[in-house]
Amino acid sequence: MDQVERILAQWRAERPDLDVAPMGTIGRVKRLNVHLSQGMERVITAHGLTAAGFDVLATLRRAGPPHALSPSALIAWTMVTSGTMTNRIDRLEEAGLVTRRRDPDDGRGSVVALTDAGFALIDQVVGEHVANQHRLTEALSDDERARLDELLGKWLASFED
Amino acid sequence: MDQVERILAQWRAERPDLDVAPMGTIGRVKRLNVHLSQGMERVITAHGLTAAGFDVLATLRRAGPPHALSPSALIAWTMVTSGTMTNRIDRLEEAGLVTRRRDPDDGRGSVVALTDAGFALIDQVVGEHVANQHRLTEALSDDERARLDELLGKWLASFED
DNA sequence: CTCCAATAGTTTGACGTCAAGATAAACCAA
DNA sequence: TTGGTTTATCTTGACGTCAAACTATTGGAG
Repeated sequence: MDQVERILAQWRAERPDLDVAPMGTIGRVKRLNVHLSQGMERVITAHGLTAAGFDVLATLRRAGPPHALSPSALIAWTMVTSGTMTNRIDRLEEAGLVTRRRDPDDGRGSVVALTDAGFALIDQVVGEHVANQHRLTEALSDDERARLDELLGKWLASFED
Repeated sequence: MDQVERILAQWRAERPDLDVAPMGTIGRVKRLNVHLSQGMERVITAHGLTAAGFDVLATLRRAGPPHALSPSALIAWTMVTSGTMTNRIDRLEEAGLVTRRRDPDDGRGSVVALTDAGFALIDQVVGEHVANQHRLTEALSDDERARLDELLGKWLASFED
């Protein structure tokens, strides 16, 4: 019995008129997200990165050569606002992990690219990060994880189409 | 195909040495949590509340009479730090939605209780909130939601035991 | 051509959160 | 008792985030 079940039991006692089944599902997603974020944060901060910075570096790394994207593209991948992305890029630039140049084809735009140091760092941290993610999902069998992916994917698609 | 599938495809192309299956599951939880938080926020802010304040009021409400808990208990239910909870209670107290008294039985502790205004507000907002949660889970059938609950519950229990 | 709406990023100000340290009371072993 | 440890809460300072306003550039309608 997880903590969410206790929360639902309280609501059923206090507000039996409400059908709180969806609250249970949503609550589990929320609490799981907190536990997972905390679990991933340790590995990331151990390398002097923040979760926010890691997110951007990883997006550039997996985009493939030349490991460069516009702030707009980074925003679309990472689900943050433009102001947040400006701030993230500022800090990564200060740290020497990315560069920011004007887009030669569009005077409004710019291009954010991994530096050699940024590439080396993210490429190493991602390895540990993935290993850590395996640990964090250990409680589920491969089959269970696959069934979970299918259900989460269907739900997620309802928001991202 | 959700956005996470595209992210995994990029990693598989760039770093075929990594098994990114767990990243997919964790990524879906994270993105779903963002969509759900945004979807719930609108209903909550429409009543002049923040998600943070709602969280505390709801915890007090479902605890049942006399709708009063210590900051420690609120911290345990809501997964935030003590400093965060102090700040949340401060704001709710300013808004006249809760009161804070010293615990007569323990001079270190205190008791946070819903005011009549706080009770009336949360009791109304929760109704709309639950209806909204039904909307947010519409993409899944009852059976799918139940299977999802079982898998999420098992995973969550691995962190909360 | 000339505007003017749309687009790309940045800036600003406020807020929620956290980690770490401070304070005060309670507990407990000697 | 007494002194040290633990517990409960608050304070402080820094950071990440957002919404909204702002600047600069582009692109299309007339």
